[in-house]
Amino acid sequence: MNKPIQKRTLQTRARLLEAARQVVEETGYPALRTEEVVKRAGTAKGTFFAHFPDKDALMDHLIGADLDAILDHMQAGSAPNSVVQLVESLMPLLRYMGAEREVFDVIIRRSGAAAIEDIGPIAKTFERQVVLLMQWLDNSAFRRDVGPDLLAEGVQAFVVQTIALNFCSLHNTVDLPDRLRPYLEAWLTPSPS
Amino acid sequence: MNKPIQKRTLQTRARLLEAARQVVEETGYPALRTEEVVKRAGTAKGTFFAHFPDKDALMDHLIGADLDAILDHMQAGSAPNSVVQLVESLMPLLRYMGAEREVFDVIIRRSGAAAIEDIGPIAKTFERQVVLLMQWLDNSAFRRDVGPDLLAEGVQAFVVQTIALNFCSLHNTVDLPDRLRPYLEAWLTPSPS
Amino acid sequence: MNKPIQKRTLQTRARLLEAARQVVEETGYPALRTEEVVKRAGTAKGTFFAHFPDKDALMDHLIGADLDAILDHMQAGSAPNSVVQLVESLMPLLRYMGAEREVFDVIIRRSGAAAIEDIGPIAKTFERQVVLLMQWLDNSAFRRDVGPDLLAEGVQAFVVQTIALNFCSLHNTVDLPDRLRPYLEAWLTPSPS
Amino acid sequence: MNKPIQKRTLQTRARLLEAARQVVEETGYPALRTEEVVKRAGTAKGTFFAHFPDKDALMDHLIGADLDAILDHMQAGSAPNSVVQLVESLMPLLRYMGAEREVFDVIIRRSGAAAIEDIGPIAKTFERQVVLLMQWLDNSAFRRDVGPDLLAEGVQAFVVQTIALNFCSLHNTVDLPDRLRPYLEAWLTPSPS
DNA sequence: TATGAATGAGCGTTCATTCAT
DNA sequence: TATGAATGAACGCTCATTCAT
Repeated sequence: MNKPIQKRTLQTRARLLEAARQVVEETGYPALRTEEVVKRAGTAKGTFFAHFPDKDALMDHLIGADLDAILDHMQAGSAPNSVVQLVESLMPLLRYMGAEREVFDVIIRRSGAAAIEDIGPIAKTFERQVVLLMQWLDNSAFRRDVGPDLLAEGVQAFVVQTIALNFCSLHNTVDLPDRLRPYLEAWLTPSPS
Repeated sequence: MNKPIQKRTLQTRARLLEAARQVVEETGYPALRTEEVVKRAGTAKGTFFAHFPDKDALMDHLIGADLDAILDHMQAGSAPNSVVQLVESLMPLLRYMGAEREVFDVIIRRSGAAAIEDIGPIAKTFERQVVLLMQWLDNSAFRRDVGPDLLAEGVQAFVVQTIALNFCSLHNTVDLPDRLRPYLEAWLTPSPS
Repeated sequence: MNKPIQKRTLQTRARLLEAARQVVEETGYPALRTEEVVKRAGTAKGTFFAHFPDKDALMDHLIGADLDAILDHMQAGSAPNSVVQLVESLMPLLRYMGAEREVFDVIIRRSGAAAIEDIGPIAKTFERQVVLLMQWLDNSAFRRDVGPDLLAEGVQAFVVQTIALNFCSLHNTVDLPDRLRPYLEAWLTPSPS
Repeated sequence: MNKPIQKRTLQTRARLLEAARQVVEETGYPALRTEEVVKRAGTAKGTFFAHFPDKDALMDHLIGADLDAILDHMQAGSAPNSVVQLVESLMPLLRYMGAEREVFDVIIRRSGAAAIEDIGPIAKTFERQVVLLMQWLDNSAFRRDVGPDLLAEGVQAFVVQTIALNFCSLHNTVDLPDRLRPYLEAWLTPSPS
């Protein structure tokens, strides 16, 4: 009953993704058109929709791959030993998510899934993020009074908040890291009297 | 210089808002169409766009009014003296923002403004929120080592995070208040060893 | 409540029909594409669908107009006094309906309406046909033992049968008039012993 | 030269026909999709087209088989001795052909063949119909002034006309038999003064 | 202010049919 | 024979927004 996925299928899918990536590089996400993607991939439009339920799913894959690459890089580095280092380690993520409004919107929209079967690439990276953060935060440099999972989710919340505020020009006189740091200091190294 | 706003203008605007509110009540935000709104209001499409720059602005007004009513209610109550009370006080807000995905998206999109002159109703309620939270948090029941503005923004971040996770069925086995409380306890009453 | 139809509306509609007629003349009905029609009419695609619910409705109008012109011509002539003359009078109709399979199919599909409100142009011409035939058949050259309405409907039945058989190459060795005449003789001038 | 048809081939064909029949029963002809047929038959799409030149051919087989069964039943009965009996004998045919618009369209389309070699199942039943009607009409209860072949074709024409008018709700207040009878009385037992 | 026909670029869909394996 | 991914040319539709009246 398990139909083995054919090599051709994978090739076609790769061609579509590669074509889409090219288009995004040249014109950005808002100008990504399925028409253009299939033209470059040399496939029929029907083929596109046989591989991706809609354009959003394609963007999910593209952005998910980018986020995975960033996480790979983060994982390859050493665990941060302070809030300052943590902020620095998170900057690639921040910059990517905050660079284009369109990208941020897609990420927010797809960071969670309505059902297990439709967890997409972006949602998977959010799970990876939490796992990685939990490892990093399991460190004496940070507070230990609450579980690392809660701590990690909190960091995510502040990352999103930071980017959201940054898109709002009223507040974006402050740089991304300078905005994130106070939050994380208060969150990860509280020192109440 | 101040053109006196004509009575007819205000009436038309009110009819449009009322019609829109009806449509939302009957079909929900995702199915809100200008076509239907103007039909019910008895005006032409062009009239709609003479009153609102775009559909988002209409939703901004509708949702902004709802949020204002919730804030009125929150402000009328007494200031919370504990995290548990704070969570309870925040629940109407949580429930409203978490009820419909579309509403949440609009709120996120319009919670900040690109320029001072186009702060919309929703953005105004976010400022009200911060002001109210700052008053509430200026209380010995909560940590005092960081400024109340940062504290308030943090609460907002956790509110958003809580709702976002709730839209994701993987995590929504936990009730909204039970999800929010641990965050706020760790954020507002930390006790690191 | 009766919105007067604007002149512009009628002009746009006329442009669409004219453009479609051109395309049909140049390439025939099977090659009629909405894309090409709106391009020639200089309108947007959305405009097309604001005027016609679908392509079938457009063809209904085009073919209906043709049939009306043929009926005008038939009506302008004198009433036939024999089956031979009747067949001759019907020939323009026969030839038009039997020239293109696509046209015949549309005519069959739209010659009746599912509800009064969606009687289209073609269905209207079928009603005109019956009225005209009733006038023609109310003539001492034809049988009088049955009502002219039944007689007229019978003629329609044989016209359709003749064309249908003609599309079938097994039988199309006989010319249209030579196929129709025996039916009509037996139908309109029976002489049973 | 005669390749013996393999058992597997026949089985596959039977499975496809059976699957198609199921789909039609459950969803009707308009919703008949090759996709669904092959899924149920447990074959690949290509296999389908190795057995049937196109989908129309499949429907031709399905409907042709139904029509054959109806003709078998008609043939098993005794020859009608009056128009009333004839109408009654024809009713199963009328009801089947008039039940679904899609079925009627397919029957009209395939009732004749473009060439002798591609006479399909439906076209064969039309020839059977004519033969049977010729036998039935060769009866002193009906007119003898015209040949039985013409008479039979005329009956077919009126059957089609009756069904076509019935699909048109404007006229379908009259029952099928009540609509057909007057035609056949005028056609088969004329009594002009 | 009010009108409402027109815009228009793009999306998602269709689905019988083909063809390389 | 059997497979099933790929085809591909339309179609229908969307719907916020504009603009001439």
